[in-house]
Amino acid sequence: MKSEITISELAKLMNVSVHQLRYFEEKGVLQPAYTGNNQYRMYSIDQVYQLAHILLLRRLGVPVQSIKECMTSYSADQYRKLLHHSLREVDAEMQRLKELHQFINKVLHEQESFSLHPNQYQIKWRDTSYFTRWIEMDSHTKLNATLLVGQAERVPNLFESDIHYLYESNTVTLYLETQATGDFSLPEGNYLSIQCLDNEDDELEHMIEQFYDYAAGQSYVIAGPLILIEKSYLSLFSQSKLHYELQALIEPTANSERNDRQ
DNA sequence: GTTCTCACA
DNA sequence: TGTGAGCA
Repeated sequence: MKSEITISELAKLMNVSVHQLRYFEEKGVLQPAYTGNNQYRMYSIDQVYQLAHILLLRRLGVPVQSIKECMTSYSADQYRKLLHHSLREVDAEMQRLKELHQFINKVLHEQESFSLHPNQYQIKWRDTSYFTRWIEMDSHTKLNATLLVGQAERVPNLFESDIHYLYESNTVTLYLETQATGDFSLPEGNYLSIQCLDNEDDELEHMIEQFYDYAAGQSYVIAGPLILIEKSYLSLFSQSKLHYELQALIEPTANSERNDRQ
């Protein structure tokens, strides 16, 4: 009985594609034991072990081009370094996935919150939060792409963030939340809040008027600047209509204490 | 069933 | 760094 196997048998055995095996050969990392008269590649047990070695290195992130060098000349020490390097890459990937996981959860929760209370005033408790200043502009200026490119520092994952617009007298300042103490902080407390969808500019001004009217009607005392929070990631759910939330800190009252501090 | 080559992501 | 299609 013949001790060599064909390319498709090797591919099946090692769970790779036939194409991939020929690609490895082209790059000089895996030669067949011999080539038959019919030009078929034949592989022995030696190539099975070699291939296992190659696939392990690939899993560790070694480019195919470098695998030949690894297999012929790497010392134990070099392999240790390689493994440590791979370990750091895996850690970074795990961190990336963890952040993605958190983001997905956040989107789900925000969307649920929005669909439960669309256009409804609520009192929400906020813990102290910290921000870095991102863009400052005239309150009548409209945010546009040029402004983003020209004036703004590049922000990673900008449209996955809650962008906080702070309205104070004639300026509006855009802030991004940070973990550590930043340029600005919002104190913990109860915030009057309403979530709304894709308001045109004048409609937004109307919403803001309504917001203050409602607060006055309910005898809430606004104790801080008006904050507009843009949650562009929620547009996923509404054909690119933008989601906003208006918030303002209100002074503690008997009512709000009872409702939200239980 | 396998080889080779070209186009493609 | 591979994959898919077409051909011999």
